[in-house]
Amino acid sequence: MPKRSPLPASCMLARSLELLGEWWTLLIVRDAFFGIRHFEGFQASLGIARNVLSTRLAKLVDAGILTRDTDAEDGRRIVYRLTDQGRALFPTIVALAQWGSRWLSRDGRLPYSFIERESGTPIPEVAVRAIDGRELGCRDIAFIEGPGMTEAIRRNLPGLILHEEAA
Amino acid sequence: MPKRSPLPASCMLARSLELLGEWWTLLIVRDAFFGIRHFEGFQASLGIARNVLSTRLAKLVDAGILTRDTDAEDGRRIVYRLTDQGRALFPTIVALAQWGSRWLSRDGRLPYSFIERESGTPIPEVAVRAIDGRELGCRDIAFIEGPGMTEAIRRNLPGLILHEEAA
DNA sequence: GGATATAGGTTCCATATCGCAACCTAACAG
DNA sequence: CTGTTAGGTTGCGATATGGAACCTATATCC
Repeated sequence: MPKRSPLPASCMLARSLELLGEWWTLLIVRDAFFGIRHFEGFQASLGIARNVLSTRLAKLVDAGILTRDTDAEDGRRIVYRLTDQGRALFPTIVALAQWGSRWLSRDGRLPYSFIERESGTPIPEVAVRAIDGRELGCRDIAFIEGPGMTEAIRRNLPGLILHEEAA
Repeated sequence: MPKRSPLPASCMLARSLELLGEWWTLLIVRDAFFGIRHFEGFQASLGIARNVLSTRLAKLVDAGILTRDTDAEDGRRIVYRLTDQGRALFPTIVALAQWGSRWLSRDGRLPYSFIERESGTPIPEVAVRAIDGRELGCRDIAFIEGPGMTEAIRRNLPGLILHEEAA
């Protein structure tokens, strides 16, 4: 993301994207899920410029998505680890990756796909579901105002219902 | 995303982000879910610069996420609509919004939350699940190579298992 | 202990992208 | 046929990126 957008906190999606929507950021988190822990590891895996990687890692640490510790066995090395908050991004990342493999594979030949480790069975696509497991579409959900609702936010919402078919 | 990254198609997440990771793009898709259909609508809702909105919409149309038609009743108006491919981003967007409300609300006072429209019951957080509905963590899944796997991609993957705890 | 290598950054510069405001064109309205 | 509206495009200054060089603190080697 280029510069600070003028969307303060109107939408929780906007708030998330303010942090994660910057180029490279989610890829760094993905690498952390892959088990990458060190600066040079991220750098080599992504080919990212070092100064940008530096600022991204600092922001992720600052936001509480990664921790930053010096390796006890080698004082030069810094160890970056996912926090619970970072691990909570797992569904988001899988959803994005699944969307990409479903819709962006040019010839339909996927490089890899997700399976359950124990059984080897494929993982179904991530979906929005009700408590009983029914899959929900965008027409099936609505908003309710919470205690943090403000007039500014309400003005930004076209309506409190997701109406994909509305005029 | 600033400039073209040197990640060709190594990861399906990277491919998705090449399209959606640009600043504003996912917010435009969100607005489309809200029912916004016209240029001025997006512009007013997001406060985005007109030239940027113009390029974003063109890219989304080009990628097959939105359609672009002239309004039959008013030849000036252009109608942008989500395609199936665009609607398939629903879980991603909800997952990101839920993550934001769970981890980024400063004082815990949410402006709004998702409920099921019919019953009014709250929507559980989006999760990665096995076929039988069990929730899966990053330790529970693995990759298998598909027909599109190449040596270049394999080199980029630290391993074919998501090993969050690995050294 | 001194030289060298390594990990993790920081600094500097050329370029690409964004925000903003002004301008432009095609279709409608009166 | 003059004015307005929708949907852009064009220039311009501010900002973030990519790339390479440089810097510092810790290990490692002899």
